[in-house]
Amino acid sequence: MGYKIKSRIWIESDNNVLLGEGRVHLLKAIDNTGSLSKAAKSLNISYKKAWQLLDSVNKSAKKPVTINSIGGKGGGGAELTDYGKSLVKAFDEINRNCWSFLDKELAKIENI
Amino acid sequence: MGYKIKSRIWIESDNNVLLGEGRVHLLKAIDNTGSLSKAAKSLNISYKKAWQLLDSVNKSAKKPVTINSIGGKGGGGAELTDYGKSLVKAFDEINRNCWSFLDKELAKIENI
DNA sequence: TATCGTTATATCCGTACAAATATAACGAAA
DNA sequence: TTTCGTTATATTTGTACGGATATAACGATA
Repeated sequence: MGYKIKSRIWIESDNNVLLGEGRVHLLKAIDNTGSLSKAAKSLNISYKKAWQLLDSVNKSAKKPVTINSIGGKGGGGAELTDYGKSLVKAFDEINRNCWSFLDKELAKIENI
Repeated sequence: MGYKIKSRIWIESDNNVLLGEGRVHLLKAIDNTGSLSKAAKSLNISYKKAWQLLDSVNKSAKKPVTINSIGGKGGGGAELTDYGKSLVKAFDEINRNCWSFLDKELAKIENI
């Protein structure tokens, strides 16, 4: 009684990590801000780390997850593709389902 | 198509980690070898790390998970309590169930 | 009482990873 | 053509963590 169960899930593609919680946070922040640098600031992570994560996401995914532009009005920016949005949505749903599944599993043996 | 989903689960007690995959590996190795030092060797981890893990497990658990003895025949040793064995069994079962649950979840949206 | 292989603990050191910093390239717009 | 804020990338710096090492305490047995 009183034990809690926690989890982390991630999706891999060809042994490369595609999506985990951190990457999903980043993608959501990009969707909110329209730029990778602003997203990094909003998450209190370095631009370098954010860029590496996003680069890894786009290299692992079967279709582009973001479209990044350099120069131009505002200096450029980054935005989620429809595919990227669907990935985020799918991840969130599976993650939530996993949490409730695990809570039930733990409850089943609540004699520990 | 071709994406894989992976997970890590762990059990917490009062915001302290009680059991995760590494700790379960260690407990199984203790059960197999009868000593913490032999268990560490068999897992190729340092004794220090093994001791810290086991100490954390026993401090987090509501009942003792191992019984450790110093001195005496063989120098001492460590062995799982019945409670410890039941924890390991419960963790393994939940972990396996989680894997198959997540595989089904991913299959449900295999349009990504 | 001496020996032995443990558990238990402190200290030092190297290294891998993160953060910080610097800078180039870019393109729309003024 | 100059400016601007961005993406993209390399290099340096800092630090936290694990590994290595050393050693004390212990108790059954011979």
